[in-house]
Amino acid sequence: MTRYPGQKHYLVAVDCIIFGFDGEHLKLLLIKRDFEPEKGKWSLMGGFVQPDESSEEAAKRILFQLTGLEGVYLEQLETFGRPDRDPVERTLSIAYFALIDIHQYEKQISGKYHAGWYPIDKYPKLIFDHSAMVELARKRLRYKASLHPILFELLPEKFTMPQLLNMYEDVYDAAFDKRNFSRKILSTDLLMKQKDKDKSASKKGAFYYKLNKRKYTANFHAFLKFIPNPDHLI
Amino acid sequence: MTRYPGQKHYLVAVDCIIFGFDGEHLKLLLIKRDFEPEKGKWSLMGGFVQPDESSEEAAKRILFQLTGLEGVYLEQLETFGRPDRDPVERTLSIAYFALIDIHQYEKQISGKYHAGWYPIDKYPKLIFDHSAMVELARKRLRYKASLHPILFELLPEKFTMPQLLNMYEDVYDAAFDKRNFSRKILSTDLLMKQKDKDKSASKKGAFYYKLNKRKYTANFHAFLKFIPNPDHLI
DNA sequence: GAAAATAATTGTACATTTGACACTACAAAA
DNA sequence: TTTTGTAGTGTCAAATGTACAATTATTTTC
Repeated sequence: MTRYPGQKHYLVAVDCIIFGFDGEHLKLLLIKRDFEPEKGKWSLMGGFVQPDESSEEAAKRILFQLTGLEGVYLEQLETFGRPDRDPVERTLSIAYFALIDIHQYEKQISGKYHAGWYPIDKYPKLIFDHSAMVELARKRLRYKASLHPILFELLPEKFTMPQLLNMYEDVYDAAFDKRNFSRKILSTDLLMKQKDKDKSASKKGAFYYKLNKRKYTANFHAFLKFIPNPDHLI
Repeated sequence: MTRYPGQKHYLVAVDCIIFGFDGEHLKLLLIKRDFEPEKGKWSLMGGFVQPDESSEEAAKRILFQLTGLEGVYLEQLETFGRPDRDPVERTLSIAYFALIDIHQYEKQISGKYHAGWYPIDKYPKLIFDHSAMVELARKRLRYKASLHPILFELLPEKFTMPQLLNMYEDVYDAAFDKRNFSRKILSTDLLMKQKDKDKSASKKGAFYYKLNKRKYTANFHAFLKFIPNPDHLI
């Protein structure tokens, strides 16, 4: 039988950067690590890749463990492989980032991990190189979202134009002209205007929109040049 | 001492998708695998991550082994982690792609690996999931190159406008209007016109250009919206 | 020195996209 | 019915992108 003699074996983990949007701010889902080392410290949700699963399956499993959600937007970010990143023994971590509808998450019960949502620009110190993962994920989110309509993944099924604007403004930490913004958004033809309104935020109420899933899938790659000043991408 | 009990360990490899441009076509550097399994079959250049090195260092080492080149453009592509991707035992592979000046490579001697350059759309069957890696790298290259001036990494220090046009046309498998092309390229202010000409391709000769490295570094992220019709990115 | 071949420049008309900007519409509450 | 707070539009000028052609420049070769 063939072998690869003399090669070292390592642990391989998956860590998930989970983004949510609460209507005000872009947030990050963190947990309190429940094993040593660094037990009790804030951390990304992660776990080891099991023998029978791919790394993507591992990420989905871990995401489901924490949030109870399936079928969410998930993308491989990058593999972190510095030899000393885990003090216990060499562990490479494949980082994934996920975009979830925070309100769906809230329906789930998961006290087990003592999870908490933190604003993306004000989260606690994290273990190991998890902060580097978060910062990279944040850049990638901006990059990707300036080219593709992925931010819709953060919203509930029905959302309003002001909510959408808020979200983009928070993600890019910039102000957009609401007239130009809505013109651009609507020109993509990705949204379907609903008959009912959200009146929780104003007297007049704002019309709900739904995403046209078919067109979303079909035009995912044709959303380019969406954000006015793409210096955010750096 | 803290441990992670009961977790499986795996081999971790690095595979390099090495792109070159010979003045005519975008090419891929492949080797003949010199160990079992699949010995003698075509493969990407790869190797196992050693205990003292990060995955990026491993990729650089492997690149150097094959090409003798250092300081080349190198970017992590994605980690391939299907449980059965290597028939011998579970091995995760972190794929990197590199852009090199093919002429610099040719100066190196490296008969050891029986390496060969193949056109990107006509390369032999590769072992394992290496073909999937190549196809992903190709997509990524187009994507990235439509937003950032990375294709200059494929050219020698001095190059001409027709060469540049050739390269873009081959990478995107599309024809570009040379007038609009050169206008756009020059408007980026990334090129420095030289006094001498390349007369190998025509009687009149074409002026050489050099990349302004300072501006290249400074404006790397501001090259956006370069390619006319970004449907190639899919 | 004329012909041939390609490089390089300049132009231009048109459609499209962008960005700056200010007012009206609506519905509830007072 | 007036007030209040937010939602929702319209216009214009400038910049950009694109599809075209014609001309000039340079050098080798015939």
